Order: sequence, then C-alpha cells, then structure tokens
Amino acid sequence: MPGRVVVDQANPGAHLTRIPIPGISTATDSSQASVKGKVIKKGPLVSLGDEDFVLKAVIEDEESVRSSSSRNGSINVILFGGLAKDFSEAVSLGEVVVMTGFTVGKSPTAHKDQLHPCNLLLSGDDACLYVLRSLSPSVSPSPTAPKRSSASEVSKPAKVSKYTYVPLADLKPGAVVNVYGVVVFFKQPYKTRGTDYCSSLKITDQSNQKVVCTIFCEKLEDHPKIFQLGDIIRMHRVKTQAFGGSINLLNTFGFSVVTFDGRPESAVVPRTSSKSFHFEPEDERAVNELRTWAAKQDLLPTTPRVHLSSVQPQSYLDLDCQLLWKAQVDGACILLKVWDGTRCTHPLQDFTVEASAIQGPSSLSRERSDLAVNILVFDNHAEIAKQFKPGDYLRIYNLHATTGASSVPCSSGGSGANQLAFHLHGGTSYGRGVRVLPDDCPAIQELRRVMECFPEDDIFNESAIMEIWGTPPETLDDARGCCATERRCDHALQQVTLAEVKQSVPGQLFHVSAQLKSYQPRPLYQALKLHCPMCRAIQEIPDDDLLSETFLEASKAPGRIAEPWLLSESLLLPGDGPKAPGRTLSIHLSKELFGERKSKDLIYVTGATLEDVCQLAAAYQYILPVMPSGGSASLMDLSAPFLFRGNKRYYGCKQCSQVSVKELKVDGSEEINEEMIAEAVGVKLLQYCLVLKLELQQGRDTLEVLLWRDAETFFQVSLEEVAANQEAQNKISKTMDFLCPPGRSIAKQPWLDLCLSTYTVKADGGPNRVCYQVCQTSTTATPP
DNA sequence: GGTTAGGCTTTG
Repeated sequence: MPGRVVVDQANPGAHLTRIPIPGISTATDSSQASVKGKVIKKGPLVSLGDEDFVLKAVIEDEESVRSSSSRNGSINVILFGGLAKDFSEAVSLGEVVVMTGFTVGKSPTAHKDQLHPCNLLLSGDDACLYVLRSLSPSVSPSPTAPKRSSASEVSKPAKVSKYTYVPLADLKPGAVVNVYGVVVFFKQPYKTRGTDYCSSLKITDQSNQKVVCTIFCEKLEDHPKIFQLGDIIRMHRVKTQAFGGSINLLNTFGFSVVTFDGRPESAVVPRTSSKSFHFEPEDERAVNELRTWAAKQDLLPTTPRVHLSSVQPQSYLDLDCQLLWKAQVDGACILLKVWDGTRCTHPLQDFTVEASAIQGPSSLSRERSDLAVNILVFDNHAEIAKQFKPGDYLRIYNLHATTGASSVPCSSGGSGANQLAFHLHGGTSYGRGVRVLPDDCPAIQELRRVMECFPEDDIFNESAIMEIWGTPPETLDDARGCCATERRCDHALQQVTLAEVKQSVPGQLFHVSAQLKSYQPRPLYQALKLHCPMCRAIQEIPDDDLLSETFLEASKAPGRIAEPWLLSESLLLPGDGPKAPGRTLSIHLSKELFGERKSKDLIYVTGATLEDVCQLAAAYQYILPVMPSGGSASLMDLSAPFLFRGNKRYYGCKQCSQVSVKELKVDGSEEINEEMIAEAVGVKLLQYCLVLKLELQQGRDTLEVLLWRDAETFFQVSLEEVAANQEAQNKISKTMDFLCPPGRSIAKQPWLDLCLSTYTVKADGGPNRVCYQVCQTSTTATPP
C-alpha cells in the first residue's frame, strides 16, 4: 500500500538496494534504495490543517552505531500527510523501520543537531514505511530465555537484546549487572561528606528479593528520579557488593538510570536526564510486567495522600503543594509558604518574617492566604530549598505536623500549645526530604484541579503588564531541528503546536518550537522597567533629562541640614555667567561611619546636579542625595533614584515607601549594602524587570507571548547590570538581532525551543484574558 | 577508575 505505514510485512523492500545510513548522500538514487533504522526520536504530529500533517523523527543505523563512532549514523526523517499521521499512531520509539520511495534532501539542522548532513523526506504515493515487529519478544529478566521472532522480522535470526537484566535473587557478589526493580524505600539524594550526593533506596522484583542500592553522583540530575514508593527503576551497570550478610548494589562506571511511574494504568514515560538512553519495546513490557506483579503484592504501605484538610496533629505525612513564597529564617532554616487548595482545620502557629526577606509575592489574594500554611525546613533540606522558586510544585516527604511552642527566630510566640506547625526536620531518616515535582506529573495535575477553584495570583501584576500593550492576537508547515534557545526546565512534556497551546485550558505548561516573527518594544531599552515586589506596580525608568531637572529643582530647596549625627562640609561652586549662577554643594558624612572608618562607604549630598552625583560616585561607594526640610534631611522626589553606587541607580516605590532619613546604624564588621540604606531611609526598593512581547511563528500560525519573569534566565544577564552598563544592554540587543534578524526572511531565522506557561489574567471589569509566558528557557547560541 | 553510606524520625 503506497504512501502508508505497513506493519508486519515479511522482508520489505527486498528488491531494492539497502543503503546504510552513513552511506546516504544527495546523489543516492532513492528510487532504487531502501533505508533501515531504529526510531530513536519521534516528534509530535504537527497539523497543517485540512487533514495535512507533518512529523519529524530520527532513525539510527544500528550496524554503524555498533561498528564505528560515525556521526552520520543517525538521520532526520520528515514524514508528510497521512504517512505522518499513521507513523504517529503506529510506530513506537525503539522500533525498527524500513523506508522506500523517499527523497534525499540537505538537512538544514545538521550543524546544530550533529546528525547526518542529509535528511529523508517521505511524501506522496511512492513513499512507504515498514515497521519490523517481533510478535513475542522475550523480556523475561532471565538472561537465558531465548527470543522468538515473527515472520516479519527481516533481519536475520532473532538478535538478543543488548541488555540482560539479572533477577535480584540471582545477584552474586563482585559482578557488574543491569537490574529492574520496584522501589520499596528511598531517600531523596543528600549531600555526603565526600564530593557526591547519595541516593539510598531499596528495590524488589518478581524474585521477591529486596536489595539496598546506593547511588553516588556529583550532580543531582543524574540521580534516579524517584517520586514515590512503587516507582519502577531500571539501572545499567551497577556493581554487587556483599555488606552485612546481604548483597547491595552500587553504581559504577557508565551507570545509567531510568525510572517510571509504578501504577499499572499510567503511561510508560521514562524519567531520565540522559539525552540518549537505550529504550526498546521490551523495556515497556518489562515495566508493565513489574507493575502488574507489584500491584498484586502487599509491598507498599497504603498511606493515602494527605491534604492539608486531613492533617492530624503529631503525625508524619507526605504533602504535595505549591510554593507561594519563601524566606530565609537563619542559616539553617527556611520558611516555605505553601498551599494545596484545601484548608487545614487546626489552628496554625504564626510566624513573622521581614517583608524584605520574602522571595515571591508576599501579598496573596484573600482566598490563597486563607489556605496557605508555613513550613519550616531545616538543615540539609534548607540547602535544597534554596533552589526552589515561587510557583514550584513540591512533594515533601515525612513532614512533621507538630504542636507545642516553637522557639525558632521567626516564631511570633503567642499562646500556641495547641497550634499546629509543620517541620521538615534535618536528616534523612524515614526518607525525609523535599523535591520539586514536574508540572506534568499526575499528582500535580490533580493538585491543580483543586487549586483552579481559587483565583490566580501572580508574582507580578499581570494586568499592569497587559495595560502596557493591548491584547494578544490570532492565526503551520515545515518540520525542523533546533535551536537558538533551550529549555532549562525538567518537565517531561512532548512538543505541541501553537494551535494546541491556544486551544488548551489555561494554567498549564507547554513545550513548543517556534520562530520569532517580531517583538516589542522598539527601541529595546524601553523593555527595561521598574517593579515593586510589594505592591507589584510597574513603572518606567526616567531618562537623564528628566532626572537632571529633578536634581535642579531639589538643589533650589531653601535652608540647611543640621542633623546632629551628620558632619557637613559645603563647597561654593563659582557660576558661569547669569544663566549658570554659582551654587552650594554640601557633603554630609555620618559621624558613626566616620568613627567606624567607613567614611568612604556612604555620603549624603545636597545641592548636587546629576553630573555631580555621577562624579562623586567614582570616589565614594554609595551616594544618597538629600535636601533640607526644616533643618532635617529629606529625600528628593522618588521619581529620581534615591541612591547611587558606581553606575548603578536604586529607586524606591512611591506608594510603599515611608520616607524618613534616619542615621544608618552599622556594626563594625558589617558591609554596608543598599538594603540597609533603603531601610534606614524608609524606602521600599524597586527591582529592575524586563518586559518583552514576542510574536512567535510556527508555519502559518502565530502566538503572542510575554517574556519577563524569566528574562534574566533567558538572556543570562543580571538586569541590575543591564540597567547600569552598556555591555549587558548590547548582549540583549545582539541576542534579539540573532533571534529575529532585521531584514531576513522567516525561513532563514533560527528556531526556538521554548517552555510556555498559560494563565488567566483578571482584568478589572473586563473579561478574563488568557496570557502566555516564556519560562525556564535560555538562549544557547552566542550571537557573533 | 576513586571517597561518600551502609534506611528507622528533631529536639528547631
């Protein structure tokens, strides 16, 4: 059947010349050729509308992979039309296919994906793809079981899988083996005294033997991704070791690990950070066999998932929740504010933390703050929690719901003997730990369904951002490689089309590949703005002309500053004709700082122009412009920066600051910083943010998305640096020129691999709006 | 081609 995918046909394309993948070139006479390979990548089915589809896959020449290190052993295959659709439905990763009737093209992505310089295009009636499928391959863990092959298997007799898996009861000391198992105990990776993190787990299999495994890896991402008891784990190259009368497993050279959800009904999705891993249809069967077996055993403690609404005092529980904000309490303790969409019915212990110590939106909607609880995370877990970001979904293992007075530094004391507090104690006993769960994992989907009943809060004020521009717009062909950006998230999501993103229910994450058609604002520097973490207002950065005027106005303020804690010195600067009369510039030094030999750290200035301040900033660390107000020092209008440090300018929020210039108290050893100064003068510091509107294009479809919350990750720059120096600004504009080159056709532009979040913005009065945002994505290519 | 840990509740 031409133009279709054919399963189970004996010896397909036998009348044609089989060309090994490395041997393919644009000179190949494709009408007389067939190509065979194993599917090692399978892209999403991309709809072009009208029952037209395209799909990209990568196949690997198994012979050449085995025999040489040739880079040309893997080739991109682009399937069109019904063939793409059939392939998407009928062919699995790891299966071997034979193709005929293809044409050979030049691969536009060869320099990026390092694959074969050509690609194979399958379209039209001549194209045909055959799947070679064994009818009953053996995946018995026993290495001795022979493998039966179906008549459709064209390649020689049955080949034995590259990997054999040893039943846990058959382990002998002093061997390197591959194993499959069900996880019956685990600890999240924890830091050892050595150089590595250690994962400690216990697994079992159909042989009923329980075996302890210890995995040492320096990088957290190389550790087994175990989320819950019952997960299935496959390990390659672990060594057996006798310890305490039993056999343990330890990772060794070339170690690799893949894990799977353990529930029989769930899809077999490998969890791994390794880019190329061995996965055959037999693996899927092995996972399913273990799942079915495990389900019939009484292996796991049947701890139901505990929601905050069903927490019992003095108990230990595992909790799935979302992080709203966090605050460092002291060196060994972090406070996490979390919620799970349910209400804890017990009275809760309260904590107070400085607003400035909070990372994330400290002002939550009523609904959310009613449901949110505090979790104190100690010691080793506090170290891990430092990496968490507001919005992360967390699973906390062996969380202690405790009552009784707490004496942690942030406890606001009070009556409290019956008040409930959540502690994640230090140490790893009983698997105590915490990890971020990927957004697409079933437990998180369930959590989201509950949470969706409560209005969306965001780290920034979304409507403020949407006011800056209008509403998002509307409107595929081609398949391709990538890419000028890469995703930094660890969501195991398939790529989808822009159309699918638009059709989705908000509150989800997607992986897409698209080009950048246009972006705003132009000029680019207008994208840099100021943002208040407290009231979430966003404002423009004033230009120097405006600032000069503000400074000039302030310099005209009458009177003197006579603060008892200041030493003042005035300079009479000569004028330059009637238009530029003489003026007085005063410099004030704090007596305490002078006594602490920190007189160069901070000076207060009066009567200075913007140029004066910039000049003084070269000689002093911090410059704080002030003006007289009834004998005391007062700050200038907060539309101007209230503080300067070198090229850096610090602004305060007009709405949230309660300005009053007080003496800065320092202890001798402490370094002065902008937070301390801001606090001394009652200023709530504004933060720099970058807000870009990107128009993504995927064939004929486009989608407008925002980039702001993760702009620093995207451009890999600090926005404070961008605000202060030209070099950092150039980095951003060069990157944008590279992603969206002026005057170049879209066909020649690079592709971007992106992680997108979708969410609803509550507009005042108007209908709710769905917005899209680029998150956890970084540019990879450095523009020339 | 090599140390770490080797399950079993903090003491906030």
